Order: sequence, then C-alpha cells, then structure tokens
Amino acid sequence: MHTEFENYLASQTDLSGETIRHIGSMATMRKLHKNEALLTSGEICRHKVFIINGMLRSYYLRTDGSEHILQFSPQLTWTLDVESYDKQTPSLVNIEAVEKTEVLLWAKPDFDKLLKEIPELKTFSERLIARTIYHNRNRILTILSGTPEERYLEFVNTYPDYLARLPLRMVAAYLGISLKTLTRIRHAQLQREAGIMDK
Amino acid sequence: MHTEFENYLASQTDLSGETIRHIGSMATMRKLHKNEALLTSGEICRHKVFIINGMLRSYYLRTDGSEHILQFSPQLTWTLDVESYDKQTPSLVNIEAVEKTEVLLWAKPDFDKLLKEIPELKTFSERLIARTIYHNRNRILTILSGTPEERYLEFVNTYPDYLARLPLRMVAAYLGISLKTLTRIRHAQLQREAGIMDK
DNA sequence: CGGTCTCTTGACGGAGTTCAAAGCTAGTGG
DNA sequence: CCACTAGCTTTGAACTCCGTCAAGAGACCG
Repeated sequence: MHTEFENYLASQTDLSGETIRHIGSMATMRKLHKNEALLTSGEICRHKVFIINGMLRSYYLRTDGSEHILQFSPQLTWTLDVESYDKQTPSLVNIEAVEKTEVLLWAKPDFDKLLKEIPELKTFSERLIARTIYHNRNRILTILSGTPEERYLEFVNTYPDYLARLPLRMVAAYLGISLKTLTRIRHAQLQREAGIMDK
Repeated sequence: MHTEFENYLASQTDLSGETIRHIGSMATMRKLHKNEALLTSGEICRHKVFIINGMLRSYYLRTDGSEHILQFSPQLTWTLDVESYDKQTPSLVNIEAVEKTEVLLWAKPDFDKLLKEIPELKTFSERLIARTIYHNRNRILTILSGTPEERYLEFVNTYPDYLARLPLRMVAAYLGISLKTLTRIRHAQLQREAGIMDK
C-alpha cells in the first residue's frame, strides 16, 4: 500500500523501511476527480498533502473572478497552504485537482508528532522548505524582470511535461499574463520554428 | 556593545542575557557607507547579516543594465542570499547599502555551530524562515494579481516609512514597474487627496 | 451526437514603456 | 555658508505591447 510514497521517501532519505511504513501508516488516502477541491478559501488547512499521482494547483481567486495560480503540484511532491497550516487560520487560496489525483493526508497534530519523533524526517522537511524558498525567490525575479515571452520559455524549460497536462488558461494564470498574450507568444514560437525548418 | 542587537534578541526570544552575549560575541561589526556593496553577484555569501541601523537592498542586475529589487532590509532585520549561503555557491544578487548602515556579520560555520548549540536559536530561526515564506508567497500573489496602483498602495501600507528613505526609482524596481508609471500613480493619488480636501 | 470547455484569431482601446528634456534637491567641496 | 554638480524626479510625446471583447473553430466528454 502507498508504495509510490514509500519508494519516494526511500529514494530521498536514509529512513529505514520500518520508519517509512510508520510514517505512511499515519496518513489517509483520498481520491479526487478532476476539478475536485481539496481546500477552499476560508477553510483551515488541516493536513499535509503528498500527491501520489495526478496534479493539484493552488490558486487565489480575486473578487473580480480572476484566478492566479501560485503553484502546480504534480505526483511525488507535497503541497498545502503553508500559512494556514502553520497558524491554523483560514486559508486565502484554493487547492484543486487539475486531473484525477490520489493524495495522502496527514493531520497536522500527527505530522507534528512524527517530526518530533524522527529527527531525520525533520531534516528532510527542512530541505524541502529550503527548496521552496529558492523556488519562490526565483519566481519573484522572473516575474519582476522577465518579459511574458521569457517567462513562458522559462516555464517550458523548467516544467517540460506540464504543458501537455494543463489547459493554457492555467499556464497563463500562473505566468501572470492573459490567455491572449500566451497564444500570441506560442504563435510566434511556431513561426520561428517553421523558419528554422526552411533552412 | 551591540546593544541594539541584544535588545532585539531579548525582545524576540526567551534566550538568557548570557546566551545572547555569547551569540553577539561571535559576530563582527562592519560599517557601510551609502551605496557600498556588502555582496556582489558572483561572490559566495559567506555571512549571516543583521542590520543594526540603516538599510540594505538585495537586487538582481540584468545584462541589459536593469535592476530588480528582491527585498529591502531595514534596521533590526536579517538578510543574506539564502541559496548562495546555504550551498556556498556564487550569488546571483547584489546586496548594497541604501543609506549609511551598520551590520553584524556571522561567518556561516560559526552560526551553524550556534544553531547546533542553542536549540532555542534554531527555533527562532525557523520562525524567521516561516515569515519569509509567507512574505514571498504574498509578494508573488501581489505581483501576479495586482495592478501597478494596487501594488504601490500595498507597498505604502506595508512599509509606511520606506518611501521617505528610498529613491523612487528603487521603489519602482521593487514593484516591477517603470519610474514613469510610479510618478503617474503618485500624481493621481495627490489629485485624489486634493479632491478630498475640497469637501 | 450534442454540449461544454478550450483555443485561436481579429479589431480595438488603453495602459505602460521608452526616450528625451528640464526642473528640482541634496550633498560636496571650496 | 554658498555655489556647483550629480543624481533624482517630473513631465511630455510617441509608440508598443498587452488586455478586453467577441466570434468561431475544434476537441473532448458524457
């Protein structure tokens, strides 16, 4: 059971098989169909989430109806609304399945206990946090300094497989550009490729 | 000596005066004049930095000469280039004094030792990291979803005292808009205030 | 096979950028 | 303490790129 999770943790840490199974045993499994919500803004984020397969997105819904995507979470990654989870306060974001998705859920008190019991899990967790920080800093830089086209190209390079799994409007909502601009850029790219072919 | 630092740590933690003095004793002081660099891109960030007074900024310099500011660090806050510091790899950013500034510096090996010796310092450090994460998430949301004007107003609300201390072009470089747009927004604000006064 | 969601495309309008010039301010040195 | 300079800010003109609106084609799902 949860073999994907166990393999993941075994490959990422030095934890013993027994410990890994113990960690897994504290989680509950949940299946989400496409577009099903895992967390809705206003709710408190009570669980740490590991994605077994599928893909989630965390997005912010403005009062004018526009969506802005903070992150995509594909298989074998973790997600949650950090601030809501840490402080147990209402969340500002929504987390939903982009496609059919299976997740493991740990209630915060349970995971906190695991972190206390298993120092190596704590260390691993800190490593993930560090990566999140680097990633967010880089994202800020990209949005601040890049043109829409540069952002798109960086996105494609960083996540080569996402494009095929996501509707373009979500990519646009992630890059902070309009769908129109995105298709314009993609059109220009195609032109360019065709031009190269000609030679 | 370093009384600002000691007061700060005493107010933020439960650390004993003795421990605080011990931590402070591992740091070296450095004075920076206006526009002096503390870290230049390409260098490795070898120190953790606490700002006693003054203000630093961390910015990214594009090849086209444009500057993009990741953060301002006023008195009684910490700064560094996280990724460069953690991994001891060349930094992508520059850190410079916006005004005359005094800082305390801890060499990474020394600070690592302190973190190991003093669990409460580690806890405190984690709290700061958490705040950084919340802050960066919020910044991403603001840049993605806000108009230039909204971003400016949020900036003014969040950091009421910064405006008076920073050249506007740096505010623009932080908000990700042109200086021209920033002055336009400010002009519109003034008009509005004048309108209110009339009534 | 119908309906919904998605993507593309065109026309248009507007907000933001660039470039350039001029006024203002603050810091420096004499 | 004053004069000067360098950097900062404002403003105008022209332009460009992006966004909104709207329509239509295509793909996918039930």
